[in-house]
Amino acid sequence: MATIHDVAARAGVSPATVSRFLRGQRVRSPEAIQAAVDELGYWPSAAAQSLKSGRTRTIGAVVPDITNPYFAAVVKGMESVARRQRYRILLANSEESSEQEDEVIADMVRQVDGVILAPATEQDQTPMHVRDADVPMVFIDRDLADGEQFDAVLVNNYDGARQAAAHLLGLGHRRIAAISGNQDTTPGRCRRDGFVETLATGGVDIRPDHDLIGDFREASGYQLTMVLLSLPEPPTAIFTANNLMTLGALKALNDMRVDIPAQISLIGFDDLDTGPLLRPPLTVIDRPMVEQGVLAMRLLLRRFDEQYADDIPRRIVLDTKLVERASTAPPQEETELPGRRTGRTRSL
Amino acid sequence: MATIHDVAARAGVSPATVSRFLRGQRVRSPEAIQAAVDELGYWPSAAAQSLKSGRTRTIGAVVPDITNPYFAAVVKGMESVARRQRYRILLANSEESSEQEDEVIADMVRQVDGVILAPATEQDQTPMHVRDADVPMVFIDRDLADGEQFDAVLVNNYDGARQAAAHLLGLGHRRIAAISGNQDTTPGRCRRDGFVETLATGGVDIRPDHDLIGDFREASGYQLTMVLLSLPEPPTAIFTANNLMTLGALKALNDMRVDIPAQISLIGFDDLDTGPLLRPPLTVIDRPMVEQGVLAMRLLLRRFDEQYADDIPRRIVLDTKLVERASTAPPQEETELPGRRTGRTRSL
DNA sequence: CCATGCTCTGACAACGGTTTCAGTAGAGGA
DNA sequence: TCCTCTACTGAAACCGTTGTCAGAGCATGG
Repeated sequence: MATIHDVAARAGVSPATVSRFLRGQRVRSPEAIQAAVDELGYWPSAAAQSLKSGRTRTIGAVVPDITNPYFAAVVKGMESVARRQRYRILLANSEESSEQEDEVIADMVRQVDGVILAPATEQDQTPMHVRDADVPMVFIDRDLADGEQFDAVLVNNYDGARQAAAHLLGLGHRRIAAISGNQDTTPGRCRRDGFVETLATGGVDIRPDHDLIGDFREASGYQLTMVLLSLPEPPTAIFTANNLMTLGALKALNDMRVDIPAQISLIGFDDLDTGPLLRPPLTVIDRPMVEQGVLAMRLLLRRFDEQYADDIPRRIVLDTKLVERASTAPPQEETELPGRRTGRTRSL
Repeated sequence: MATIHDVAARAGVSPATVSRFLRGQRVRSPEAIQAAVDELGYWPSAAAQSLKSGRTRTIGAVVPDITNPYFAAVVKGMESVARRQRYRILLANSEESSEQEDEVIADMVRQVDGVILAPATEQDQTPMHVRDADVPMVFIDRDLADGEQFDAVLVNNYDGARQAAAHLLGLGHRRIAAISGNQDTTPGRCRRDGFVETLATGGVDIRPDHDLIGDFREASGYQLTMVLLSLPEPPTAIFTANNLMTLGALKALNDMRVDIPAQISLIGFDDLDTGPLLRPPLTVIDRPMVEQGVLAMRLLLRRFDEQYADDIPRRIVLDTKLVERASTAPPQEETELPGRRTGRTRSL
């Protein structure tokens, strides 16, 4: 572990001169210094550099769950931008828990130059700690109740859900269910609002027992779909508020041998790599994923440029897109679900 | 940004005493110091601590691609163990490129206490840099040609591929194709060897034009499947060497309206979250994922314990498991005789 | 009353860089 | 020849923390 002093001694100059050479300034004996660097395999100590400079060239990324393909894609986008600027990424999962998020952020905030965070809830206190440490932060995917003071890269959740609702209404569905995510997160709340309000505008008031709240995890998608299937009058269409809950719903419907879309239509928020290959191929509300990570990192790095450091917060809102595949169709006149008494006619 | 000096001044003691208090030693005025810490919101500088101690409490994780669900799961396993021990994770993608891997590792090696690496190739030179920096390293998923000197968590790739081949032979297939991964990676080589050699043992010599080499990415699975379908005598079964190539193959077969498993059976290495939901549900060789990350991190942290620091390298090899679903079945027709030319153009 | 031992203390020197400051060498002009 | 200016140099201070070391305070025992 050679230090700058070793290099200096070998090259016959002072450490200051080596430092200058390494930072690109002109010196008298560049060859000798370069040779010493090469021979010793010298690499500066990041700890020493960041102690002196106050900068770590490291960005903290805190997401609820890296195994969610959406967040994996976001992180990948972040990483590609960061690496080009020689920044590194410190990764942490919050497991959708404010407490855990708070803990990992408190732990990392003193050793990063900035943070990109998908807050576990809108009432999160975490951002205040980051604020106190005077570290720039960008929200991604989720906002805070009073988040306007921070940069953010979001999607138009309300409009995406509106598209989903309009699609189902357009197909003729009237008995429509929603499996929403945590209502204390931005996407959870906005997607439910957008969906329910659009239904209402279209003349359909969602029934209370069709308006279920989950937690963005696969298990909750599965369980709540089971609940819907056990109702006396199950819905003819289901909207699930994220990719994992869509998967859970699909599993439940498969397990119960429900024919999609003949018996029940399914539309989810977020696409999946395997979306087109599923049985049936899923109709979804798609949105940029890698791009969100790219934009968030650009926003953050911009803050390190003194020129822009004090700009007012920028909030980028990306559009969603309806991707029609085969999991949605007009409702059948009569829907019979397995295990249900036959001969029953349902009217709208 | 309060420093330990500020705390010391406020508490009326010296910085050394504050430091001692924080590290759990007995001091005379713990209350005053604690109060000062709380009032100032003091948190020690990680940079200063690591400069002084030479430890960073940070682990580098380098994987080919975090959006591969397998690596996302591995990283999650690593992270869960690391957090409990108050270690952090520096994440980097190598994009399956030795050069990029080398670059990110060189960049991070001076600021981590250890590295967990899925090497891009078996001939990788990277490990030598890590070695020179005297940083413990654990391989995951992939090994090195001369990797015995490092800890590793691997799976029995050869045996997994053997299971796949035996499964297809047992179903009666004789015209069998393999889409393998990079042959300069451990899983790429071992899975191909295990598959091809098991076929040979079963009396089936794989045809050269059925023995294709890809690169573990979805696009290569897609393209090579297209190649297979364009052969005069396409295979009746295909083995794909990882999850992404399986997905690619599935897309190609779907696009070409090939009936799985009636016309072609498909078996892949690695399960997917959506595996059971795909059309058809995939028969796969499954292996532990999160657990691999957990084990790798434990192996690494163990090295920081002086008691075990110099133990001989431990190499954990986990077993795979055949998961039979609906993408494999006996071949529809009798095995073709070599050289038999039918009038069929594309019908299988 | 003094010697001894124990516990706790602060001053100070690192750790490995970067930056400031006060030079010095050498080129060029008078 | 001497002076000025420019371009580079090394010594030293500093970033925030921890470990060493000598010593202070206090209780105990002889």
